[in-house]
Amino acid sequence: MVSDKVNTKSKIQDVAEGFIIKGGYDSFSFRDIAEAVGIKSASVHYHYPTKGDLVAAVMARYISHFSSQLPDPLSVELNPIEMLHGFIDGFKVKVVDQGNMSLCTMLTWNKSVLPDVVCEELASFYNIILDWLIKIFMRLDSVNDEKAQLQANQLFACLHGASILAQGTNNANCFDQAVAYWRMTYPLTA
Amino acid sequence: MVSDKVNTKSKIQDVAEGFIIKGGYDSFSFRDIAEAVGIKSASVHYHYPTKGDLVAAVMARYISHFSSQLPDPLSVELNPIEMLHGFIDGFKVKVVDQGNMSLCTMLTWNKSVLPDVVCEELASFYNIILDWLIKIFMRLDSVNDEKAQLQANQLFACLHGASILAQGTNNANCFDQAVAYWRMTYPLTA
DNA sequence: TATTATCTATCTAGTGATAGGTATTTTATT
DNA sequence: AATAAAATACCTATCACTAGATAGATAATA
Repeated sequence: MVSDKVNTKSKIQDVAEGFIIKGGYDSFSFRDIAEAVGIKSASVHYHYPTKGDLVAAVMARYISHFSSQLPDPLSVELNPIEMLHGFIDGFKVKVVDQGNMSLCTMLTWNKSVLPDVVCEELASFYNIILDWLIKIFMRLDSVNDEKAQLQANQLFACLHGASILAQGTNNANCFDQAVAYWRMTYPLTA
Repeated sequence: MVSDKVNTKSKIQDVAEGFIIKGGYDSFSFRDIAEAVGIKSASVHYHYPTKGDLVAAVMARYISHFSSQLPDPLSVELNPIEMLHGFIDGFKVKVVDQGNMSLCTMLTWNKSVLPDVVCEELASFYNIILDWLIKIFMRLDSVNDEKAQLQANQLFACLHGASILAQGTNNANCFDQAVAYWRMTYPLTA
């Protein structure tokens, strides 16, 4: 059945995404995935010939899902401050509450062994987020493009660094401290 | 000879450190190290029975070296602003100019497969740096301990995030942008 | 002689990947 | 509608290779 095929494919992607988030590209094998899905490793190869193909598919799905979930930064009905806080809080949920890293953050660490396609998708993902943040900051401060770009880079770097710090020190408190500047500079109840 | 032993041991550590910096814990094997050093893999096991032992040794050496290179943050002869810039610039040299990540940053990504000893050393490393930064910020702003801690977390997170951003986007400019706030807030020529 | 540092040779377990077979379901042809 | 052909999704079995690790021999040093 066609629907079975689709289910298996997405199951494989689900499982692979879980593995990548927890330990990166090298942390799982085709057999690990097969076992979790309930098929044999050869069947995983049937759907995704190489590991690179599999990771590329997972990446593409993740980016597309992530992008579609980002609210329109230019929508007049949406409050840019609330969107900013939503972005920060979303990051925190993943990193602190669920103890995971962003899929793309994890894969950035494995760039040297990833297929070129995946590396390009990685770069495009980062740029999607930066562009979104730039639009938010343009609305928040009504500043020029350059300063908004600066702020976007700073916030994004801060969030990633906060993740490492929280993981490295085993201290979730580090995350909030590292992010405090942005929460204070753009308070929710303005 | 004793000196031979020492040389081989430190050579092994040198090579291992290089591998970790470039690709993390999973990116190299005992055979890779043996080849680079010019011995056989069994001889690497002689010096460091397990991979965990080897990485623990590399970590310990790195932390000790890093700590001893940090200037005394409380020395009255040293300018805290210059020390801060030195810290930031040192980070940039590694990440942007040499294209590497900090050893500990890399290993944080492999925490799930690392021996507990290494994880503890990781946490201690982060705390050493945070403590150092806290002392610097205490001198810079003469503020209370809490605010200095906040700033230390923020700068440290910023630096790590800037590294990821620079690597992920293949755009070295991101690093400077992400770090710009700190360079402007504490300018060298005050 | 004992210790140190290295070697050769090998083990077990795991890796990504492929060949070839088998049902099952779709599609095309009669 | 019945049948042939083809595509789909899985399987078993296996390949070549690499991983970390160990046993036991050997040479050099103390």
